[in-house]
Amino acid sequence: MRLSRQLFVTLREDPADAEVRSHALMVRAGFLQKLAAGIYVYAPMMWRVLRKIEAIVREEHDKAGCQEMLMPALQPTELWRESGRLDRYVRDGILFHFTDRRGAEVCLGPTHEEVVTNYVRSLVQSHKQLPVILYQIQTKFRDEIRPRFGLMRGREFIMKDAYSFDVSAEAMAASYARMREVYRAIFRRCGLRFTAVEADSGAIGGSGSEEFMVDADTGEDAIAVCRERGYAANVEKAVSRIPPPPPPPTERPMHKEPTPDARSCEDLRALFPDLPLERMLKTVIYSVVWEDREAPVAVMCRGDREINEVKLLNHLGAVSLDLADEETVRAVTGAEVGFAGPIGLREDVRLLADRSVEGVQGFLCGGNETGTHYLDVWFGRDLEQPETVDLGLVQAGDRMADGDGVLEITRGIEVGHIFQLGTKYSEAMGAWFDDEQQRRQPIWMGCYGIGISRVAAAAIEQNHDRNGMIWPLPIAPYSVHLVQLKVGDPVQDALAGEIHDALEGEGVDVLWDDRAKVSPGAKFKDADLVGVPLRIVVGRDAGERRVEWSRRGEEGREVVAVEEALARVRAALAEIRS
RNA sequence: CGGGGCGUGGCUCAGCUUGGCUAGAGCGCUGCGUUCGGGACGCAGAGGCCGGAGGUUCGAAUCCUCUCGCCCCGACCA
Repeated sequence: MRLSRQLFVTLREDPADAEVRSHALMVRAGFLQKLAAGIYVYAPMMWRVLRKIEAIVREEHDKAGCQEMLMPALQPTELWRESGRLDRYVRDGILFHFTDRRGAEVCLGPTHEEVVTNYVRSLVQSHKQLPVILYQIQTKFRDEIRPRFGLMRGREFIMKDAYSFDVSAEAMAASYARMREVYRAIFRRCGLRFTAVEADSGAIGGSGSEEFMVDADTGEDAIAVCRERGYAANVEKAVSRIPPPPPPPTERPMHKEPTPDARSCEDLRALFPDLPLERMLKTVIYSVVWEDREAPVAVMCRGDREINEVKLLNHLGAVSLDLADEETVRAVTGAEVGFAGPIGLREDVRLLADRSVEGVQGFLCGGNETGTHYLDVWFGRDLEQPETVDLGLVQAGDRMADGDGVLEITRGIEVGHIFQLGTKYSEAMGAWFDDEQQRRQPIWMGCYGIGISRVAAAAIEQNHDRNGMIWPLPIAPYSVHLVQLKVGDPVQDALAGEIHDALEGEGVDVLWDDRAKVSPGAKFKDADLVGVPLRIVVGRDAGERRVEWSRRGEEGREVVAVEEALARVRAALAEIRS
């Protein structure tokens, strides 16, 4: 492909609205153009990347026996009512939905459990038809509360979604295990460094769930990992053994302490320099919403720990929760924010505690009175220890829950998520089959997503430098960047043309910078920005049939014979064909 | 949705506080010439209803009101 025939425009400066490197670089290189918040034009270069990712995704799914199909993006809202998800999606504002000319409600699919379940339920009658795994690659629509980071969180994005249908929990687990391997193969082939982590299943529902995280410091998700023991979990889900509390002090009677303006553990440390954080227990008031009611809930945890709101939400079986506003806090505690405690809370408020409070004695806690805390409080003596559950956020340095490994916290970009859905959708929507004994059973489902466009963004988030993007060879827009420095020079014209034709003849995708009247410096800068991994420069040594060989992102350039350069291209490509 | 900020040639920004004469700069773009291995140089050019509507004023990019769009911090997720 001749660059001179493309609409190739690069920007020297970062666009003002790009916050992350992948976004800024893609826009500068002309891969992306924003049409509206979270909505992008995928330019020709970008589309080549996306198609390469898709090709890998297709190959691995097909190899595992999955079948590709395509479902409508436009869906009757009624299906969402049937599965029971409509309320939540509308309340969260995620669903693009509207009324068509006949007054029927329709929506743009943010995901396809409903449509696929509807499709399958009308076809499957017998256990003999299962298992089946269907998938599609399609544009999804989510009216994100806050689109951001370019392709990382768009309102319209390309996703591969797959759905498995099985006769039993065990069979579902087997499909899930198969898909996990498919996912590992896909991300490995894309040339990405990634970590598979245990995850919370969130709005989709179901039991087991894992996320595939591209390792990147700029990732939105925090993950707890223990490399030596092979444990990895999203911090939302991660469990750990926390350092034990200090031994109890000598017993003294509980008493009030004046603590004016001390609203946080930090403030209290200043007032009680000898009291370790581990002997302060904080009490946080949440406003919790269930399907049928709302109520405040008080949650205690140790001063050096934090509450994991996802665990809390799941434990309460609630649909949402938030830190209570000042008014609620006053109503519940009788005090300003910052002085909540377990003693003297309003009667009807449920009190529970994170496991971190276990064994803590002689502690400090809020007095439910502005400017007052209780000190030397003992469970069993001054109050009953509330119900304790694991509601804590893991921290770096914690031990694994069932081992000695030490956890560290790293960051990642979620590019894939797989779920064991169980029978949630099949029961809600009536997707049944008859088993061998002719008993009617719900189909056991799994669902498996990959954010195709997000994979591209994550690849750059993980692989770039000051000068531009560095595409992993398997998903690069082109494999080879052929930079001809002096266009119009007969020797260079002939040699570059020969290399270009030779590579294309072998099926190698090559981008030939044949722009006339563009200085060498500009061509190098553009090549760095675009980030094609293999580079061949036709320049001053063209007369001797020698070219410069280099790899984007690696130090060192080498002047080699044309045949050697071509051999290196073949070798590099052979290496990734696995 | 709550809080903060921004809309001025294709891009990045200045000008706005303290209204005033032809609205600026750098990059990019067009033509000619010179250059040609890390974003070259000279000369000559093109390109802007200052996001939109209304208002104040002799006069509005600048002040006021409304509106639309965009970005950042929180809840959501591939």
